[in-house]
Amino acid sequence: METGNLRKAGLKVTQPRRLILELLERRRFKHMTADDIYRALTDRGEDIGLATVYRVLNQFEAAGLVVKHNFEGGQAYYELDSGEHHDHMVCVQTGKVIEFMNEEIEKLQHQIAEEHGYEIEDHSLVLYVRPKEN
Amino acid sequence: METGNLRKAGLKVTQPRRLILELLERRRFKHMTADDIYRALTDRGEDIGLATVYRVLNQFEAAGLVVKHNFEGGQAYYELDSGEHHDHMVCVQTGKVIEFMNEEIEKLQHQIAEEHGYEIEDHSLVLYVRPKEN
DNA sequence: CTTTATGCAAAGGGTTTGCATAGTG
DNA sequence: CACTATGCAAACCCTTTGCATAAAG
Repeated sequence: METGNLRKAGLKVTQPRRLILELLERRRFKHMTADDIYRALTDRGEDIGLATVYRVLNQFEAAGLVVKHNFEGGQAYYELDSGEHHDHMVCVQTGKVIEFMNEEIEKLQHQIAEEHGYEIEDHSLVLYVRPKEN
Repeated sequence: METGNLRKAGLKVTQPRRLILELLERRRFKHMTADDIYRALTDRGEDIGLATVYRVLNQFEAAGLVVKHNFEGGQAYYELDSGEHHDHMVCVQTGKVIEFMNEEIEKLQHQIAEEHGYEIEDHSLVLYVRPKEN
């Protein structure tokens, strides 16, 4: 299963890499920090180092298996690359992360870049929200 | 001049605060890091500490005089708060930062948050672009 | 004068790196 | 068996904090 993805990415199939990929797979769309992953695994009794988690995540990112998000607050959040682009909404009260995607906004972004003589390489749109009090 | 803004913000008018505010004023729309500011001032011979630059920037941000941006890459970038909201386009080749604003996108964002039962507290939209090769 | 702000150096949090050892193909 | 990956600890980068001194009102 996952081992296939690893090989395709040109990465040796090692214990830490399998564990991390499998964890991300199981928690698909959960947006974890390196430390979240490190804890989830060590709590379960796995013998893995935090440095390895960072190294593996960087390799996964380079290989396009994983997407790294820099929300506010220092830590980076990682999620499996689903292939389908989407943006994020972060609840400032609960910390919950919701994904969304809006064709219209995507289109407008390209249009704006073009108007300035550029083309979009990548973009980041994050809405910091709070539950609507009704 | 600037001293007025400082008083209004409830901040004592001190040398470091005047220097930093004045520098940001002169480089309006230039997006500087704390270190950029620290260097610009010390290079000019001013006696100021990096810690003070950080402290002052935090106070300015709290007072709404300055906006802090967390682009990719660890450092935070600061700019004077012009009062008018805008988003950013960062050229990945030159590092140039261009500001833009699109009513339609703003509207869609609020609409999306609302659809999920939230209201927008803040948002961040950054386009990472490269010059269009024609 | 009293109080707040400053500079310096040390501490912090997240992430990276050096190195000897362990694991993969 | 050769080579890459791992764990640990130390190093790093940016930012914050503690403390004695200096500046502001």
